[in-house]
This record gives sequence, C-alpha cells and structure tokens, in this order.
Amino acid sequence: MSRQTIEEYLETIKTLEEMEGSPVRTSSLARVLTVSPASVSEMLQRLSEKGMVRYTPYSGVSLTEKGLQQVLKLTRRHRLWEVFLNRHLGIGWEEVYDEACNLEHNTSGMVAEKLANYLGNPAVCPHGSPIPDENLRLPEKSGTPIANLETGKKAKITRITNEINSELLHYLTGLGIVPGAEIEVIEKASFDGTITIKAGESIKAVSAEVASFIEVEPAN
Amino acid sequence: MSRQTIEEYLETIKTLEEMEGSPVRTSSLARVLTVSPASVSEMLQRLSEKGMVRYTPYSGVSLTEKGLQQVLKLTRRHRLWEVFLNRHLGIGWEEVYDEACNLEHNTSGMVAEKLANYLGNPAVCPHGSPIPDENLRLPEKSGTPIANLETGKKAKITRITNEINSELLHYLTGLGIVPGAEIEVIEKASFDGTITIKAGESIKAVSAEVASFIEVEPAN
DNA sequence: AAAAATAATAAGGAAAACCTAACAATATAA
DNA sequence: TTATATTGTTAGGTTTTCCTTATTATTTTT
Repeated sequence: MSRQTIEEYLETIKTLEEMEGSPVRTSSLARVLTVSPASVSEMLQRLSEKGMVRYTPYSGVSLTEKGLQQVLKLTRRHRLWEVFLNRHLGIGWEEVYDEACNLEHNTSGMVAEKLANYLGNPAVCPHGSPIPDENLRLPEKSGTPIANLETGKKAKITRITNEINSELLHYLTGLGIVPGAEIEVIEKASFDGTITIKAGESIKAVSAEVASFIEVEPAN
Repeated sequence: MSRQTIEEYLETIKTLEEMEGSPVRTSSLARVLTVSPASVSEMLQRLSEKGMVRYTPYSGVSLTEKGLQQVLKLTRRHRLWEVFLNRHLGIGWEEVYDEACNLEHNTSGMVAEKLANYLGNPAVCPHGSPIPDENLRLPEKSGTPIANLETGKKAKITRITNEINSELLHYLTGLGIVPGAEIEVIEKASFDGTITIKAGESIKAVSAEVASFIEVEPAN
C-alpha cells in the first residue's frame, strides 16, 4: 500500500467517524472513495495489519491511536497551508482546501514547523477549524451548531464544518455567512429546520442541511 | 506512466543534457535514477510515443520542445518554492533543494503564479539559478565558470550550479563562497586546475571539480 | 575483421490497487 | 421466526507499472 493511499483511507475514516459516528461502515468508505466495497475490505485488512485501524468484519472500522496521530499530523499540515494560501497568497477560503490537499502529503516535519512559526502558530484555518498544535493536541470544542442558538440571540460564526464543497462556501460567502461574521437568528422553522439568519443588513434563510455546517459562539 | 514518473524522467534528462551533453545515454539515466537500463529503454519508448522526447535506439534521448516546456514549468515551481523556503521560512540554501522537490510536483498553476507574485517575481533561486518567467522564458546566460576568470581579477559569485549536493554547499558556505560574495582569484594551478580564491579575508583553495560549479561575473 | 564492450529487447514476474461474481452474515419485515 | 433484503467478505481476475535476467543487436576497440 502506497503512502498516498494509506493517507487517503485514514483521512476518510476520520472524516466519516466525525460525520456518521464510529465505527465507520465499509459501504460509507466505498461510497466516498468511489471504489468497490470489496476493495475497501481488502484495504482495511492491510491497514489493520499495519496497526493503523481497528477492523471488525461486518461491524466496521475505527482509527487506532497510531492512525489518529497520523491523521492529526496531516491535518496540521493541511490547515497550516490553508492559512498560508489564504492569508499570504490571497486565495479565497472557498478554494484553499483542494490546494492544501495537494501540498499536505509532501511537506516534511521541518517545513511544517517552520511554516507554523512563520504564520505565528495560528489556532484555526480559514474555515475556523482548529489546527492541532506541535504535539498534535486539539483544544476543547467550543462552538455549537447554529440550530442550537435561540431565536433572537446574537452570535459570531466560528466555523464552517464543510470545507470541501467550494460551491457551498461560495454560496455562504454571498450570504455574508463567513467565519468571524456577527449574526442573529431571526427564525427557526420547526417543520423542516430552515433557519432565517440576519448577517449584516441582509436577512436570508438557509436549509437545515446547510445550517448543520454553521457553528457559532453566542455573543456575551 | 504516472505523472510523477514522467516528471522524474524528463527532469533527469534535462539535467544530464546540461551535464554530459545531448543526447543522453540510456546508461546515464539508469545510473542516476537507480533503475535498470531495461526499464529506462521501456520508459523512453513510452515518453517518445507521448511526444516528450526524441529517442533514437543505441544513440540516446533528448527532450522535445514539449518535454522542455514541461521541465521549465517544474523548474519555475521548484525555484519559486526554494525562494520561499529560504527567504521566508529561513531554511538554509544548502537544504532547500530537497524540500522544493517534494512541493514542485503538487503545485497548481494558480498557486505557482500567486506565489511568484507574493515573492516579487524573483529572477533567481537561492543558488543563483535563473527562474523561468511566467511564459517559461529564461534570460541569456550571463555568468562564467570561475576557471575562466583571470588571476588577480575581482568578481562576484552569481551562481553555484550544483544545487543537489548539500554537503558541497555546506562546505562552500564555510569558505564564504556563496552567491553574492565578492571574491578574487589568487592563483590557478595549471597542473590540476586547483584554484585559490580570496573571499572576504580568507584565502582558500578548491579543486577543479568544485570550481566547476562556481559561476562568477567579473567586477567592472 | 574479430573481439570486447555497451545497449536494447524479450520474456517473465511481482506488487499495488482495483474489479466482478459468488457466497456469507446480519438486519428487517411479514 | 422464517423469509427477504441488505450489507460485507472472499476468491479469483485484470491492469498498470515497475522489476530482473537472459538474449540479441550494435558500436567500439584492438
């Protein structure tokens, strides 16, 4: 198994653990990686032999500590590059994900740490996601999905949890829903979860699905 | 043939064309790439089918215009990253080559041009080698090997043409022989080509082989 | 021109990363 | 609780891209 392939599998497992819970099903991985379930089964056995994952046939797969450390290392590099691309090269936060994906797998530890230092050891990426520190530790989770915010409450957007879908991010940018923006929940439709949000002077509604990607911290 | 493999072959062919002349022999490529001559033959046929090289069996291989453009594109990305790593991250000019190799293959055109702009469109890398411009054009060659410099003449070091050998570069740094340094040739031994150089206050001798990597521009 | 050195090719193989089809296990619904 | 549907695994095969070894062709040297 090539390093690239290993890294792709591990990162996808981590993402799915967060999205759908652990353990992750073979079929989910097959869907996301667009390969056959049979291929996934095969790969998971090999990753298991390498001690990167815990794999129980017919049940699912989860990262071991070793696998998790590997993913955190990549996440750190990925998000550091995102900060650089956005802040210094002026590439939009909607676009930096893909570019950072290309760079993260080819960054040495030395370059990663010098880069972190150059950037002033940022705590979050342009989407508001936390950057693991030098020891790969993450802070306690602080934000909450916007659906949890009471109507009429003001809050600050801290994070958009879907970094991959650049169309979504462009759409949110158009609505003024970007990390750091001050917003207020005007209305939450109980029927379908649509949420009406005031951002700046404009008032816009977003679907429950889109809202699920928006994390906020209530203003005090 | 994977993109990575193609790029490695093309870059090696270019380097060997400069070092040993064109066309490049199969055996030279096999030696540098540490693969069998049989594999090289096989690969050269495929590169030839793709129109990247001109390959004449038993004679050798040279880059086509298409192959050359490809190499220049990579060279541009490579040297831009070297400038960034050296100037902004503080990685020594002796070390930047390897790191830039990793990054160059995973850099999009967009990132390359934004990076160039960020760096102020530098003309040369930390070793003094020219960076192809946005249209992949290179300036006329201006420097000359130090062996061509007359004894007693002052000159400025413009380039070290061996960027790969970091031990050599560390050695030269210790002697004060770095791009930009003002030097003077004290003596050229006619027997073995050893050259005695004054750099700053110190006077040191270098072998003909090491000297062959040092390019200068005479002071006016 | 023959011998020696070098280069190219052919034959065969290994490993990675997929696949399909058949079978097995588990979950769900009647 | 049995039948049905869903999901997962195994077995065996394919493709790609490299490899080595042995053989054949060409060039160079004597």
